[in-house]
Parts: sequence; structure tokens; C-alpha cells
Amino acid sequence: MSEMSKAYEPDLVESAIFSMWTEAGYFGQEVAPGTAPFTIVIPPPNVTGSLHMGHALNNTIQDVLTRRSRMTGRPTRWVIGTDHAGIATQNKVEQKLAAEGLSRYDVGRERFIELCWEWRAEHGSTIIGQLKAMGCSCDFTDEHFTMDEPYQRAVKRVFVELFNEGLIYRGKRIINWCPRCTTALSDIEVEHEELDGHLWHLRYPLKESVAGKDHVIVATSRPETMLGDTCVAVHPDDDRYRDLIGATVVLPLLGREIPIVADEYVDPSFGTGAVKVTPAHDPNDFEIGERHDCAKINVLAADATITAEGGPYEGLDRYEARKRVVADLDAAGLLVKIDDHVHSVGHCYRCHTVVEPWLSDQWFVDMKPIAAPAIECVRDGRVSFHPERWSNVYYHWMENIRDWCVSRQLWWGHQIPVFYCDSCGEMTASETDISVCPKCAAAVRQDEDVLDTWFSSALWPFATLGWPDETPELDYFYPTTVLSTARDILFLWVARMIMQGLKFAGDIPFSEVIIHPTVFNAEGKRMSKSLGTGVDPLDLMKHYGADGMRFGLMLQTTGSQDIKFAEEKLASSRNFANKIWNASRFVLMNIGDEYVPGAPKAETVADRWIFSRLAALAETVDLGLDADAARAAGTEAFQFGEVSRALYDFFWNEFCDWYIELAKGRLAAGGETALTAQRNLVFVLDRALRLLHPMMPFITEAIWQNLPLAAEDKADSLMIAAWPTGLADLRDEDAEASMRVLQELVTEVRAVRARYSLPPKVQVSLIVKASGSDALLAESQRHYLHELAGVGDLVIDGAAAKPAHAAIAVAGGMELFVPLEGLVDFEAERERALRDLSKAEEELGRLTKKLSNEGFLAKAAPEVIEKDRARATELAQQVEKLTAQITDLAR
RNA sequence: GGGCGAUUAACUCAGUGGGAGAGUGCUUCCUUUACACGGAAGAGGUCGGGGGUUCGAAUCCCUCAUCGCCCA
Repeated sequence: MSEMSKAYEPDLVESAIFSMWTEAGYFGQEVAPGTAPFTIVIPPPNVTGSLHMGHALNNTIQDVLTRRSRMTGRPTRWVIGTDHAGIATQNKVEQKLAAEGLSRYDVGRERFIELCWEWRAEHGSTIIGQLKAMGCSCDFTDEHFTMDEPYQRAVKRVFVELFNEGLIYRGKRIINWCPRCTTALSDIEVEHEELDGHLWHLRYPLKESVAGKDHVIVATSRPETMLGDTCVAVHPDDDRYRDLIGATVVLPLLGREIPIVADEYVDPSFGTGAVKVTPAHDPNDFEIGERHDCAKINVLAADATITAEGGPYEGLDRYEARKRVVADLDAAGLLVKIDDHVHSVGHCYRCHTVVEPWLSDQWFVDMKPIAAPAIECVRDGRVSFHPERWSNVYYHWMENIRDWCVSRQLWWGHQIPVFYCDSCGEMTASETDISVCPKCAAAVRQDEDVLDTWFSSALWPFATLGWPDETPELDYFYPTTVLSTARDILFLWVARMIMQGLKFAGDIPFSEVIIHPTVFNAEGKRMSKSLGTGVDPLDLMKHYGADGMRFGLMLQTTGSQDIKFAEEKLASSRNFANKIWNASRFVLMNIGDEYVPGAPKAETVADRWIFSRLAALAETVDLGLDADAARAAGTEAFQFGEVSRALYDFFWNEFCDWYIELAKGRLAAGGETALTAQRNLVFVLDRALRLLHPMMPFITEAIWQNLPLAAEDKADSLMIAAWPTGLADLRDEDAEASMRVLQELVTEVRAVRARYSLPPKVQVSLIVKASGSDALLAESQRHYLHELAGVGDLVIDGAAAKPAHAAIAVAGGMELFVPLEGLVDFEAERERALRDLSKAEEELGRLTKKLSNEGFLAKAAPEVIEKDRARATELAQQVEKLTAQITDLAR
């Protein structure tokens, strides 16, 4: 494999490898009875969308889990598809029409829906292609869409069953209205934002004076709504207004006579303590209006202009109307004052237009009965959130759940399957389209609204598996295993999937819910394509490779709820990929054509050490990626940051920095020695590539294809090769301890070399003053010191004396002398030794104090005390030796 | 108003009861046939403030401050 390029070039390998996987058909998964499957359904990306950083992170997480599971041999399926995204898609098509000077009304509903399908056919697979570029191993052979015909049947079935059970109802309520999208929104589709506004104090004259008062002053943040006022409310216990209750106010500008009512809702400390009540334009006012039987006058049209109810203001936009109303009140002397006021304003989550609370006929789902079992399945542990704290957020929302407005005034979506008979007034919900009334046989018309997109995507975990049909896929793959998503759709989606899954598929939709961190930009602000504050994952992949981007994201995925995106992590991941590439290149270059694959053999301390470290790595990776393993061990599951760091540290700091360096001499020795070294290198590299594969699928596959493996380790592709197991027996504490001593010895000698700027080729002599086990250990590492620290002559002697001109160091309990005739700067050596001495003395002092503390000795764990004693003994030796050396240098 | 999260090296972050860590950046040296997307050696931190629990606190508890998110 000497033809491997000197640096890893992702673009040369990624697409070829992805094609290879696709052609081999590794992504699909058939029903395999008898074995428990691992299933993930992708949170369906919006069909109008393109990949953003949230997707990149979330889909890396899902792919890591999917790939690992597949390698363990478990039947694994990652279900893929997109969401029809009612508002977003409709917006896209309307924009296209607008470019031709048309509106949807010009083309009509039927044609408009055709155009939506055309748009989807043309643009709807953008994000699927981007997932492929990332290396996602979804089952692309089985793509779903929330408007597919079978999916439509599922949606109708759910609606009709809920309707027939009385859990769906139609009513005139205050809902959130987006005047730009001209549709209702549910409560959680509204984003609240604190904005600087004003509080206008308005004088409302009384029809007749009461107790010497001829007016009441109300305070409002939305003066234009006064056109729809139908009463004024005060608190019943408010002494300021008690005598006005029951009086009549003449509404300014319109002259309507409205009553003053007493209502507990009013907060006497806010504003003037008297509030204008507009039942058609505020949910709280609606409640007050209901209690006092006030009229509900709708002064806003669907496009947020004033209706005929607004008299002279008819046709004005809501903000223009505000200006005019305020100006007219001022002119009439009825504007008392204007205070600054910060208030919370709702915005449409799709287009960010300010929404209007608006009275209209809508469909609602009665959530409380459905919510109860969904709360229970989290309480009893059938569904777990990761991190666990999100379950509290879930409980809080579910326990205070409100009815869900599911009708949308759109054309693109699942049209509500309710049919009205204008003849007898019957309302029929039907899964199949009907044209005549089942009661009176007159013609019926279907409700014109469509359902909230989230209503249909809540069915995703079972509708994608064939529900309502009883398919083998549904039986086998449901409930799914893991759902990974961002926290902002916990309510929009996760909670509703749990509710619908329990109600209609008869079981939880998934057992593990991963709420991953939100990716913010480097300034900690939300990324936004429109504001240009986003980072494009496709650009990142160009710079760092798909693996570099994936690994860089995994490094940043910790338990924290936010990620301030650090591009440096991607750069270091790209470098890591290059390191993997070159280490592998080294291994492959050092394997001759005559190499015979064979079992690894722990021949040296280094072998035992790297095998032990590999075993430790495998354990960390398993605990971090396998929820069942983590649960059994009592550790937190889904530790992507920890797993990626462990992989990085093992491969770079242990395998490359030490093991490969230590192997070089053995490779050069030839014969059996070299063969064993080769087999061990191949073994460790192979297992490391397997462990790395879920996070870095492309580079690991590219290298692994070239590894000369024994038959039992071979496979057509790394993505279906066996996940490493049974490594735990390779743990070896003795080897790890020996290696630590070696590393310290080498580091100390290198430090001497650095201090005197000795060129790499110049060998140094080393005298190690050590006896007993220390001496044996040093002796056994003779050739390592030669290879790693450039040590030529090595003397190990318990009675060695320091030569006159020597650099000095202390490693563990050993004293080191490096004779450097004519080179040694005695003063520099002394200064350094003094520095080391003061550090050692300081630490020793702290330990001595600790070890003479009665409380510590009585209460601390024995192994902690033992460890501290051992450390104190070592430090005492160091202090002694450094002191002697300093004295010596002073002579 | 209620809840959650964050505050550790210049920057981005790990570490969640017993010797303060990583990546990037910085300093010095090195182009030695795996890798300069590299190697070696270094410098750099009263772990946001205060109080408490404990033999022992970055870690647990209380409190304050600052920032962010969610809910009302």
C-alpha cells in the first residue's frame, strides 16, 4: 500500500465509498424474526429544507448509533423521509406564483396542490442528498413522506377515531393567527419575544357621572383594539372603582355604550387598575367577556386590516390603525399619557410575523385524556430522556397541557376529513371521501382546512412502518429504540409522538429520547440563514471532510444544552483524520508482500500495554454509545463527547506517540520479531478502526479495505464487520504501570536533550541510579530508551556517582545523569533543579499534613490513604535526590 | 413570576468528593522516509463572589452576581 497519498484527501474517497455501500445494499434491513431490532426513525426534515448545523449534529448522532448497532450484528434500521411542511411548502409555491404575478386563488386549490407536488418532486430531495454526503446510513431504499397515500390513510384514521371518541371538536375560540401565512397556529408554534412598547393611558368618558366621576382611565399596550372593546373591567375589591361597577362608558371614537364590570382577573396594581376588554382579540379578555356575557366584536380581518366593525378605520392595516386611533384620541383630549412598556409579543415560528390573538372557528384536540398515559410511560421508565433532566420539562408541559388547535387555513396538507351537510346540518368524519350525507342523502361539502403538519408527523414512528395496516414491519420494528432531536421540538413533536403512539400503535414509540445540544454560532447566537449568521455544513465538509465535520461535532457534544460552535474542533478533527491516515500508511508500508496474517501476541510490555489500553477504549466506547450497557453499569448513556475524546486520545497519544514508535525497532529487526510486531500493529489498528467507524465512516472504511486480515476478521465492508467484543481480558494493570515509568524516563531524557538543543541524531549516555525493581524495570526498557530518547550507552547502577559534567533529572524513584562534557550549564541546571525541588516540597508538605490528620486517617478510604502514602514516599525520595544534586552542582 | 442550564488556562470546552485536564493559540527547538493537517520540550489557572457540610470541595448544599433557554 505504498501508493497511499501522503495526506488524507476526503473528496477522493467519500463518494466512491458511499456508492460502494449503496450498491452492496448495506443500508436496508429486512424483518428478522427472533432477534431484537435496533430502530431509529429520523425526525423528518422539512421537505423545503436544506442541511443546517442542527441537522448535521442530529444526524451524526443517529448515524453513530446506527452504525455501531449494525456492527454488533443486531438487525438495524434507520427510517428516512421528509415532512410535507404545510406552511413552508405553501410559501415556496406561492413565491413561485408571485413571480408570475399570480396568487394561489388565481390557480385554484386543485392546481395549487399539483404545483406543490411538482415542487416537491423537483426540490424535495435536497436534504436527502446532503445526508448521503454526510455518510448517513439511513435505509434510503425505503423513503417516506408525510403526504404519501398510505400516510394519508393513517392521518385520516387517527382523525376519525379521535373525532368519533369525542376527543376532537370544533369551536369558536381565540387562536393565534398569522396574518402573513393567513392561518391559525397552535400555542407552541408562537415564539414570544420581549419588545419595547408603550402603555397608552386612555380616558373613557362615562355616560352619566357617578359619585362625581365622569370618566375612567384605562391602560393598554394595543390601543387599536379599543375599536372592539365591549366592556371595561376592574377588580371587585378595588376601592378606587367600586362605585363605578355597573356604570356605562361611552367608547370614544365609535360611541358604543359598554358596561364597567367587576372581575377577579384584573390586577389592580397594573396600569390604572381598569382594563379595556376586547373579547375577540385577547384570550384573557375572551374569558372575561364569557363571564360577563359581553359581545365579541371582531375588528380585524384575516390580513390584519380593520373590518367594517372599526367604522371609519375600516381597511387600515393594524399598525396604521394604531397611529390613527392614538392621534384621534389625542385630538379629542382623551389621551392621558404614554409610558414606556416592555411586553411579550408573539411571532409566527415560520415567518416571524407578529401574530394576532383572533376569534375564529377551529378544530381542537382534547389533550388531557391522551396525555395521562404518556406521562405515565416516562414516570415508570419505559421511555427515558437523555439527559434525564428533560423529563421534568416534559412533565411540566404535559401536566399543564392545553387543547391543541389542529386546523390550518392552508391548501397544502391533509384536508380535514369532515363533511358537512347544509341540508340537515349533519357533520360526518369519514376515512373515505363521501359525497352524500349519510343521514339525509343530500350533497355534502368537505371542510376546507387542513391539519397541522405536526398532527401528521406525530404518527411518524408507526405510520412509516405501515400503520394502520398490520404489517410485519410494524410488528417487528415498533416500538423503535432511539429518537434523537433538538429541544425546541420536545413539545411540538416528541410529546405528541408518545401520545399518539400509545393511543394508536398500542405502545410507546421509542424507549430512549436523546435531546441533543443546540448549535449556536461562535458568538453564542442562534444561527440563521436569513441573517447570514449560520455556518453551512456543506462548506464545512468541503474544508474538513465529512468525517472531520462529524468528529468535530461529536467532540463538542457534551451534556451541555448549548454548543457554541468551535470550528477549531473541526480543524483538529481533520488533522486527526490525517493522523489516522498516516499511522495506517506506516503500518501498511511496513508489511511486506510475504506477510502472513495471524493472531496478535503480547510479547513485550508495550504489547501488553497497548492491548490493555485498547480494551479500556472499547469499554469507554460501549458505555458511551450503548444505553443498555450504560444502564447496567450505572453510568450516563450517550456520551458522544467523551467517546470521541477517548478515541482521539487512544489513537494519537497512545497508539501513534508511543506504540508505533516502540514498534519501529522491532520492525527493523526482521524475522519473527518483525512478524509479531506487524501482526500486533494490524490487530490494534483493525480494532481501533472498527471503534472509530461509527464516527468517521469514510476514512476508516478506506483504510480498512487495505488491511491484510485473517479470514475470521474479514468482511466485505467495515460497516458490516464485527464490532470489537471480548477485549476486557486484555486489561493489564502491571503493563500500564511499567509503561508509565518508561514514559517518565523517556520524557526526562528528552527534556535534557531539549535543554541543551541536542540534535536528534546525537546519542547521549545515560546513567540511571536505581536498584531493585526499579533497576530491573529500567533494564527491561533499555532498547526503548535507545529508540525513543536517543540513549546510546546506558548504565544502570544503584551505586552510580554523578559524573562531573552531567545534566540531572529524577524519574519516579530513579536518579538520572546525562554526561555532557563541556556542554552543561551548571547554573541553568541548578535553577531548574531548584524549581523542581520547590514543587516537590510543596506537594510533599501538603501530603504530609494530610497524612498526619487524624480525621483523614480515620475516615478516608484505605486505598486513598495508601495512594497518598506511596506518593509521599516517592516525593520524599525526589526531594532527597534533588537536594543532593543541588548541593553537588554548587561545588 | 416559575423552572432549567452555564460561569474552569488567551479562546472553545472536558472533569461532578481525594494529585487542576484537552483542543486551538503562544514560546523554544526539529524538515529524523508514517504524518509540518507533523515531532520534542515548555509557559500559562486564587475552577464567577461569599457562606456552609466534610478529615478533604472545581465537584455536594445555601446565597449573590452575570449570561442564556423554556414556561406563564
